[in-house]
Amino acid sequence: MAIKNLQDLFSESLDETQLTAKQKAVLRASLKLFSDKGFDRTSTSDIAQLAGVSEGTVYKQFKTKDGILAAILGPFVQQVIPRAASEFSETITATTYPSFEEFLRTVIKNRIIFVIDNQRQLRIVLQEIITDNNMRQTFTKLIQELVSGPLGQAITHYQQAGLIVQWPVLRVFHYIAATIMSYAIPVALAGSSINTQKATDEAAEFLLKGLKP
Amino acid sequence: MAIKNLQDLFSESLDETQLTAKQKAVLRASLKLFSDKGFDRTSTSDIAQLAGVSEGTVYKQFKTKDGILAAILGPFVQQVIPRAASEFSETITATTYPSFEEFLRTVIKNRIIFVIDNQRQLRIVLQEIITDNNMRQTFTKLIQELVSGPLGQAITHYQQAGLIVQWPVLRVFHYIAATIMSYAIPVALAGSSINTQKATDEAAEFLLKGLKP
Amino acid sequence: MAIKNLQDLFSESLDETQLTAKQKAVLRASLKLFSDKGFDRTSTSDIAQLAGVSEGTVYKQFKTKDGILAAILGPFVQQVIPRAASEFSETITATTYPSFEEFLRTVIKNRIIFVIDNQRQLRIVLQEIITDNNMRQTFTKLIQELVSGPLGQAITHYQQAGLIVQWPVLRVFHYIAATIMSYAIPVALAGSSINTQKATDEAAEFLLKGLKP
Amino acid sequence: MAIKNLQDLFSESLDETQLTAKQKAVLRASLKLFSDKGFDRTSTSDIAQLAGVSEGTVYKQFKTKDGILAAILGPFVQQVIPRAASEFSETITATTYPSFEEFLRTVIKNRIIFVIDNQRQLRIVLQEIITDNNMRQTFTKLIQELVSGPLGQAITHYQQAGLIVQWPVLRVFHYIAATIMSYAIPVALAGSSINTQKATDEAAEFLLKGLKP
DNA sequence: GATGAATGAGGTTTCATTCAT
DNA sequence: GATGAATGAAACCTCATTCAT
Repeated sequence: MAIKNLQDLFSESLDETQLTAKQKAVLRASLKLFSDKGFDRTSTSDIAQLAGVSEGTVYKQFKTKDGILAAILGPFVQQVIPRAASEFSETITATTYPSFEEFLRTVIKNRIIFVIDNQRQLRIVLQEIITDNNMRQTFTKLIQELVSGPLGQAITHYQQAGLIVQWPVLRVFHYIAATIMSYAIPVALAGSSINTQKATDEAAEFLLKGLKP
Repeated sequence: MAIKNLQDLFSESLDETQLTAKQKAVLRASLKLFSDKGFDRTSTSDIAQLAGVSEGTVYKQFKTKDGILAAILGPFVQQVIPRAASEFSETITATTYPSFEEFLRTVIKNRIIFVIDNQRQLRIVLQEIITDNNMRQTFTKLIQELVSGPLGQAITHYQQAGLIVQWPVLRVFHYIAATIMSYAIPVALAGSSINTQKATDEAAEFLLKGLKP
Repeated sequence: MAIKNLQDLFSESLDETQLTAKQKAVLRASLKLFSDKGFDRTSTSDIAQLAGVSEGTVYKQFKTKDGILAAILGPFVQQVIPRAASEFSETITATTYPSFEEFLRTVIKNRIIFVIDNQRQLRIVLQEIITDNNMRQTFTKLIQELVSGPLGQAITHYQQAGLIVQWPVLRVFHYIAATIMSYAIPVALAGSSINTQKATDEAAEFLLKGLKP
Repeated sequence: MAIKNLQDLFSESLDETQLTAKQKAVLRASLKLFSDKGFDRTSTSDIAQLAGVSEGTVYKQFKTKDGILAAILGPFVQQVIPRAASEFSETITATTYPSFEEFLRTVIKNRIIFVIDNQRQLRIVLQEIITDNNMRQTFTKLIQELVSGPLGQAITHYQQAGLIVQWPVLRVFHYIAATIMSYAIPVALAGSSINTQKATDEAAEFLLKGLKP
């Protein structure tokens, strides 16, 4: 049945430093298998085998198979999504980036690096979003918060400064997200490598033109 | 294990008109369940129950659970993907669309309508692309053919006419695809409704600006 | 569960001349499949397919799968086993064969020809004897009757005439049967061909020596 | 589908001492059921019930139903058939048995004892030989090797010593085998008891006469 | 008489989970 | 903490049999 909602994930909050070597091996094996074959097509015995531990050990720390998923996705959404929010918050409150281009480049680059660093987690999240209603709702809400929160404020800021076109914030956000995804998806799905700087330059160039007032 | 490759799907080629009412019900139920809960989380007894038939009936026509998936996805890739190709071919060979804008609008509109009409199939295909290596490879190849074929020629055509910027064809394609997807994905995933005309206008407006020479 | 006992077979007593062409095809297909793959590994749909009829037709004449087995084995035991008995009866009552050698040659030849003509049926019977308790008992009884009946009388006759050794009738019977089987089994199991006359000569030569007084 | 060939059996080579009590119970129950009702008429739930374990346990050690068959027949062919070969080898190379009668008695006795000890396994093998093509071929080859190998040499030896008749080796072998089987088959099929010494005496007496030069 | 779609009981197999050692 | 044998529910699938056409 997989995860109920992201709130549950937060509550797990397992301290990775408390895990034994074997338990970490279980997490590592699960990450690989879940992202390669999918959560449902991975058996706990697959995990035990790849991790080089007994089946019992798999269940020692993580009470259920869902628990493993939570332990993998927990840190991911817990540490990374908030980081995105605060990152945007800073950009606007501190007005660190006076020009829209600089802001755009930072956002694009960060997101591309993030995707590269979290390919496997992303693939697992993607699976769950498609198959799990709760997961879908949670992520929808998360994006809404992002748009109505820090990122939305940033966009509004640049619009008021006359630096970008006066379309609804959500529309602008969609285009930025889609353009980044056009670079990120091949990486996430096929695991192909990418030149981060070149990708950033290209995406920024296109978006600057497309969003010019 | 799910589908091996799209070639297999073609060979299935089951004539839907030959199916009995109950077998069609099986297909309908499977489409709903696979797209809602995912292939792996749907049991054949779920399907039988929703279709109002016995489990035996599920297996009478579609020898395996994978066979049902093939029967659903077969017509989808068989009839629709080629249609997309021929659609682009015609646009360019007949130079039916003298202006890039008109071309763009047609492409965008067609794709959005396609997504709306095939939400469930798309979600299933998406699942498989994420979890199934063969499916992933097949689709990668398919896109390559599209870009190096009719659609690529169309883009080149407009570039030579000086109507769009001189970026590599693949890059231009990515932006068009990504922009369309920014409208299509919410529909496909959340099943939200959409104003096709408005979406087409907006996407065309953004792309025209972004791809201006 | 297969056949209950041979008495049931007799009661079937279906007149082969009453069968339609399709029903005969069912019997022919069943004979081949049962003897090749075994009764349990043959499905009624296998039979229908090989016979070129619908599954319904298979059940029109033969109410159950066991019914088909009965229809195949019925004539076999019904017509052939009794024939064996009467054959022996005649040999002794009519004293058609004054010499033991002539008697032996006739018996051996007849049995070998019988095996060649009924390879498939024999294989099916053999299967059932091994797996079915009732079948086993029935055949044990049948042999006992044969030995205590006509064949036993024949052996006794030749013993009293001083033509063969004075061992118990059952023991003599066993050796004769075993020697014949040493030629019959390869034929029945592997379907290998055989020179009937040569086999008869050899078997008779060995048995005459072995059973000499 | 049952076993592919005897080579596969050898490779199984599961160390019976490594099996847990429950797994041995599974093997014991399977041996009884397969030999009583036949492989195909025995369900894995039958086995679990008789063994007093869960169905899952049946599959823990023996991955498939065929795997159980292999685990039963493996040791049988692995340990016993070679023993037969070496037994004959010794008789001739060491010329332990100067008289043909002594040789014959040893062979007969050993085979009868073997049959008594392995009734159930033999019945299972018999089933497979009748229904499974590969099993049939494997056993045919095995017998050919026996005849062209140690046993054939022994027979030739006694022929050259003028102790038995000058018939082809295969023919002599057939008569010996058939005579032994005339005692073994009732035991194997009906499970009837037998006086080994008496049977040996009788069989030897008959064969000595029948094979006298 | 013939068809073949439909049934459902039951077979084989998988797998998340538990627990004694 | 770690093991792996054991469990049993539930998954996928087969097949003898029925019945409306």
